[in-house]
Amino acid sequence: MIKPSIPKGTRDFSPEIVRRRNYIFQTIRTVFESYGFQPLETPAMENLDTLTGKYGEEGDKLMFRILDNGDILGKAKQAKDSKELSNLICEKALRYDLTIPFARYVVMHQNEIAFPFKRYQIQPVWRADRPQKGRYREFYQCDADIVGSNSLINEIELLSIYDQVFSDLGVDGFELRVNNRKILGGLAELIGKPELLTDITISIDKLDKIGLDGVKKELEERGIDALSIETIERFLVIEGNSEEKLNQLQSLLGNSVTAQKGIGELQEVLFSGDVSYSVQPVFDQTLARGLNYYTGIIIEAKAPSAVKIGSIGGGGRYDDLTGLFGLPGISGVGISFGVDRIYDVLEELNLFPNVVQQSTRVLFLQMDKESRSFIFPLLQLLRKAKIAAEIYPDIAKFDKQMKYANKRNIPFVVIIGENERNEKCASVKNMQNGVQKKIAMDTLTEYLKNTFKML
RNA sequence: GUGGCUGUAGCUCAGUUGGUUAGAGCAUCAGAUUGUGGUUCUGAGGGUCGUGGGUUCGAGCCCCAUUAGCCACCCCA
Repeated sequence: MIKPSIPKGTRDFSPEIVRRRNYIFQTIRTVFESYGFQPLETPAMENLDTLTGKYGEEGDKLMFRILDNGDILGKAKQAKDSKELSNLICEKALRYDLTIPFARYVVMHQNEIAFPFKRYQIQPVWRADRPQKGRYREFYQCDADIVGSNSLINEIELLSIYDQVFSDLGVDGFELRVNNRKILGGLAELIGKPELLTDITISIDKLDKIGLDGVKKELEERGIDALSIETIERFLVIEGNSEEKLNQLQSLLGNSVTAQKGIGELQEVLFSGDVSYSVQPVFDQTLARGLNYYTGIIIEAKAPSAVKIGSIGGGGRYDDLTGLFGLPGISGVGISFGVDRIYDVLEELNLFPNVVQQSTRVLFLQMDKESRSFIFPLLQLLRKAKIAAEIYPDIAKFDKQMKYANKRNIPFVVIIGENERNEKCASVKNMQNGVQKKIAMDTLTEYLKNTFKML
């Protein structure tokens, strides 16, 4: 006998967890739909060359490749090293994120799509990363993107979506932070090292984790001189509300046309007054986000500080994503929800509504063979009334059937034994308070319907 | 890819300087209860102590190797 197990970094989702996850997905999906986003699904696997080179060297390493079927030995023998080998014997890979497949889709279907195209996509992605707490090799991404429009209205709408979803989920105290890559670009220009933008953003991105001194140390290790580090520090320590901070940056980065543009964009997004938020997004010049394809706004949604979970969503604008597939000049902006972390937040703050856990509402016990013919018509009536009901399939001991109802958390049990049949009624037991009532059989459906209406 | 920690029943874990037949709680099944669950009581089943080697009169415990899982780093969601 083999010991059952699942690949590392993957998870089984038991029924109650699936219900809670579906509640999150459903909430997000409903909001996406209400903003006019359309659903899209793409294959679990893509051609390898669609994915390679899109996520940097690290990304290529972390991609799950799919071994070709058939005789691969001959091809394999031509390989000089293992990197070449995997290119010879793998022509497909599991999708690594939802953005690149989306870009591929847009290019392939450009003639059918009405631009600006707003799509959302909720599907699993796979990464051959070494798993650790809160990180998996298979996990869901939940993305909404708009391509083919440069308007900052899109940014505002995406911020509004975050606001709506977290409000709908009841997450009090979440934060929305925004920055603009052009501002960071301006900073890199200011110190005369535009080519080091990526290094600078990667280091700044860790500010939360390693602190100001840590960032300075890392910048030093990345070969940035002391004078420049001092400038970056002056940039990082700016304080105040969004408006004040942007004003200070205006003077610090005044010489950079790029930075000015970024500042202007943020001012429009934050202060247009078009949308009223339950939680006002704030400008945070230290927000960097590692992904280096962002070119405009960058957005991060943070969990309430009480739960210490950090980022629960992020996004930004990227110019020319589809250019990689031969369709240049299309700008996109998108956001993503971190479902696994949102789950942890809701769990920790006890925010899952009780109704999420409900499945079967009524269980009919099977007392003897004769009870069947009474139970099935009632079952059908309840099911037509959208009340989930089931019959215990075996004529088992009474307490075994009761225990089943209890374990399944079924709130009502109906007993139709010989006594009840003689009286043309059914015994209905409320499992929460233990109260049992006899109800005339022909009014049972009505009775249960009304009972559930009241709950 | 680098480093640290841990592998004992289905699950969570005890297990003394190495010493008889390896334990507990939970879960499961049976009974107290032939028409009443979630609380109680009684009993039962369930183990190659991750795997292989070594030290020893004797190893769950010590040593070596190996493997799996967890955690941290890199990077990322």
